[in-house]
Amino acid sequence: MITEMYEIQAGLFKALMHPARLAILDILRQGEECVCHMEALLGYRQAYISQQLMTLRKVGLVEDRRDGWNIFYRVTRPDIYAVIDAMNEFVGQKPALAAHSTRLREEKCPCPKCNLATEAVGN
Amino acid sequence: MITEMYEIQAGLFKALMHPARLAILDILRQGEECVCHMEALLGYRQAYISQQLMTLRKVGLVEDRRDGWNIFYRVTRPDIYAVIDAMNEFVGQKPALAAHSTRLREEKCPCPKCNLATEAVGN
DNA sequence: TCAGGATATACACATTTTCGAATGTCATTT
DNA sequence: AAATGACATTCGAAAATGTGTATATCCTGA
Repeated sequence: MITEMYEIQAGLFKALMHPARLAILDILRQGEECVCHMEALLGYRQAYISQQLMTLRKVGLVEDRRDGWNIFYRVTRPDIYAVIDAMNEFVGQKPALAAHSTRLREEKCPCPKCNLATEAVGN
Repeated sequence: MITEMYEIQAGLFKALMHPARLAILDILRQGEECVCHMEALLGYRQAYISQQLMTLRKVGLVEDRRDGWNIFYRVTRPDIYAVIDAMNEFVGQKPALAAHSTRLREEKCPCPKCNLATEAVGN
């Protein structure tokens, strides 16, 4: 059937159809990050972010890895960014967080990865 | 606000989130086509296609032009295909209709554009 | 084993999307 | 002007999605 592959694609577009999920994927450009980090960065509540991560997990766009208290998420197939970047081109803008990448480590986050960074700065 | 541009992008992804709309956009790769043509090609009912076209129109992806009885649609900004092609790459497949492009003129469609083609073949 | 931190899941409800059926609109032909 | 062809729009019900609140799970440290 001709529509079969359109449905696969539509399913992936559906996962990209949400602002919060786009923001999360943008954060994950720099590699894996813990949930508490996205929480601090995006200002959403924990359960909300967890729900969006679940959606991304269901379509196989992200994977998680537990490390002690924290769970780190990473993008499974980075070539999804080709799609997102093409859309960035289309709307004529750069990824929002890329422009604010300094914020990525400035936000308070209790996870060891972030504390490592802030300790280096000397908090 | 950081989420503002994510919402714009999400809105466009939302338009691409539907199999029928992806199929329509795929048909429009070869230039403008009338509604009856998509009807014949895709096998959907007229109102259904019209609804999907309305969605694409609302986000500015397609424009229409009346010519007598028929209304021809065309893609406003062809660079949207960069996004779709990136997704094609991601799922590792070619556009379905491109593989069936011979069908594009084989289907029966009453519009003058199609009859022009079939007359040339000598029906 | 118990308390607590980090995260996931369940549930409920409002909103949106989907899609069929009916109807409306506009241009053309007679 | 009436009939007809090609499309568009509206309406309504079912399904899916969005999001807040509550609760469960899993790990760690005491």
